[in-house]
Amino acid sequence: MSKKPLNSLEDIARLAHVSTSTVSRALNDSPLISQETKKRIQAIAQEHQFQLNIAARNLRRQQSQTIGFVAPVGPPSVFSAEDLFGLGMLSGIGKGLYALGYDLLVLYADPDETTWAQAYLDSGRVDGFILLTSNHKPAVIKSLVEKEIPFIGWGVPIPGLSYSSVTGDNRTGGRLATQHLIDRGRKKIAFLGGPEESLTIQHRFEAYASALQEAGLPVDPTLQAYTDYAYESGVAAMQRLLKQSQDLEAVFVTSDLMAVAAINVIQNFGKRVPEDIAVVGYDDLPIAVYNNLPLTTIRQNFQLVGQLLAENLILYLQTGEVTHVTTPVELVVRQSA
Amino acid sequence: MSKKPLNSLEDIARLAHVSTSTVSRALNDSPLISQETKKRIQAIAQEHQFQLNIAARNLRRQQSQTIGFVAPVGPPSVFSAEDLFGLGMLSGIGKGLYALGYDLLVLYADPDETTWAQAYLDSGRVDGFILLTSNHKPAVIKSLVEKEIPFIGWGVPIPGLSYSSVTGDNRTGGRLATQHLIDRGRKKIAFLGGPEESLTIQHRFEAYASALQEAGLPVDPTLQAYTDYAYESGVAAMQRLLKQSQDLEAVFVTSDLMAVAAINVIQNFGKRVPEDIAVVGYDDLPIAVYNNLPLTTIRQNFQLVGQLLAENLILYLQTGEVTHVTTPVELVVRQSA
DNA sequence: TGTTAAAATGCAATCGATTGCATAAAATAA
DNA sequence: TTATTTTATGCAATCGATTGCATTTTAACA
Repeated sequence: MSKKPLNSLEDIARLAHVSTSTVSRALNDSPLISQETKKRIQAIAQEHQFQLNIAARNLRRQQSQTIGFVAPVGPPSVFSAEDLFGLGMLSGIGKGLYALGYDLLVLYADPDETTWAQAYLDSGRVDGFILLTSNHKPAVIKSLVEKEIPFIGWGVPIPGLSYSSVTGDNRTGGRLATQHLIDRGRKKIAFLGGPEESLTIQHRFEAYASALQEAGLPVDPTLQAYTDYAYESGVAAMQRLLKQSQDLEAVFVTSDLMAVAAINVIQNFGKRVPEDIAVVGYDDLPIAVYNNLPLTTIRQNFQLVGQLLAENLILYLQTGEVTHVTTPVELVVRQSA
Repeated sequence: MSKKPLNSLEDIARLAHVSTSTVSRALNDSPLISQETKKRIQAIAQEHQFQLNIAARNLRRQQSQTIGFVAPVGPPSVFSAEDLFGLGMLSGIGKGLYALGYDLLVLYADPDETTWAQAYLDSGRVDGFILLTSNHKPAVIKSLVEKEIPFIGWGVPIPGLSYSSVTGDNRTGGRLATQHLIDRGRKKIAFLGGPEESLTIQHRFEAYASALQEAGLPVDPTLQAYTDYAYESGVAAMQRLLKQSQDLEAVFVTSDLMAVAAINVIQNFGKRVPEDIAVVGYDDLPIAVYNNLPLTTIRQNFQLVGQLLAENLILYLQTGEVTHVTTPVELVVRQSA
């Protein structure tokens, strides 16, 4: 049987015949009061399903216990790769924050601006931010660091800037993908990447290149293509690759979305996947699984990524410690390679 | 040149040589002060990029200007159809709330519980909730209504319960899909639906059935199958349909995910899509577009849905008015039908 | 010009939790 | 038993914005 809810410390104080100070200390597990009263008060609060007024606490403590997840505003109904993995990550973030007593606010901001950050901070709505590095230009990230905005980023940290980050193990991912294709006996293996200036893509490429070299295979520049993350660009890039080398045997594509595009191009070209040309993707998005031709791809654990983003941001907020965490990836073999 | 930020109404008051009351009124556009001082104070605030302390406002006003989006906790890395359309909707919600001066909090809760609602409300973290009706059992929704939790739901409203809702136009969707197949000359058209008890699915089915009847075609029970939303269930259901009637000419599938599953089954069965069997999906998720065989499907405008959810929830909070909004759908013809 | 109504502004209490400091109670030492 | 620590608890100020009520200023009226 639970009593009707109270609405302030004072109510509990009255019931327990103590002051609000004592109630506050009991609920915050302060060592300043006796174990006995602490237990007693906690029991009363529990019984009445007492919920502390967060606004009052935040006002007094001068912090919000809330983290802002920065989502880019943009043309509506554009589904990028980030959109697709965003929800898994968001759920990891949400759970990670919850475990640490923080709330998750989602804010939509112009990715090329930085004013939103100071505004959210000054208004006391959030204590820090989680953002996807690739959504912002390096100059924007730099500006955030210079303004001492507390945040953590998903993606390879920009050299020379001091901020916490969580990054997928791109080198292992690149190696795993390439090695798998080599193991399947492919020799002419192309690299179809996202933006060439992206450090993430560079790491994957380096791993691709060194895996080839270790296998005694040449790293052929005509087998390399870079694009943005859009599906259409992936189509164009794959067409270029096919034209440049007719005897292509495999492609390592750095995103699942572009991998699907690549497969379509290859099939329209009259070749079979994986028999003629094997394709490995990256991320293991739902689109990889529920495809007419399920994708062999590099899986990222976005749930874990989200959790680590949450934990390391809080760590930074509480201690000022800047961390750089790398999350594991694994090869998932399906039908495309 | 912008000045360094101030941190309280008092700072602005000092600069403007007025009281904090006047500053507060100026920033809240109150009619109690002169236009002149109002403009002057707003200009000063603007110039100094003043940000009101939200916790203080919330404490005093006894509300949070924040809405909670309820995401279900569940086994990690399960991608349901909701997961896929969730982000588009979330972005619509975010923008809609922002325009109305509200923030968006994402909370992860057990979909079979209701205690989270009262807790979030009592703590003053949110003023109301947005949830996806299909994530919860009807009894849970009923319980929320009885506890007078302020919320709005996406999905056909449960009869007999008074709460605001936004719903896709399932009848038009079902008619559009079926009519399209009829127009393509198909006569044996199957219905592959989600859960039979879902009102959403029932509406789509009714529209399917009446479209057939209007065209003088029989509504054949052996051409109907129901499943949950999982991909694997879609596979099984489609196999059943194929076995039951060899001369099937088309299928209306009530989700894109299952439509993709259906296509795979049909192709493995040695038939061609759409030549032998045409397939129409529902939702127009990214998976529909970026597929080896781009899906003909019923598009839902999730961005708009999100915006309407936001607007109508706020309307309810401010006026107590319960609304039921239906959002438009449209047929998108691609290659599967 | 004096009076009254209207408009503009300020005062001070309030929202509810936290916390430094003071005091009271209990425990220990003398 | 009294003085001194140690441990518990309470008092009251504080965080910053809002708002009912009081007061001042300005405008309108007689």
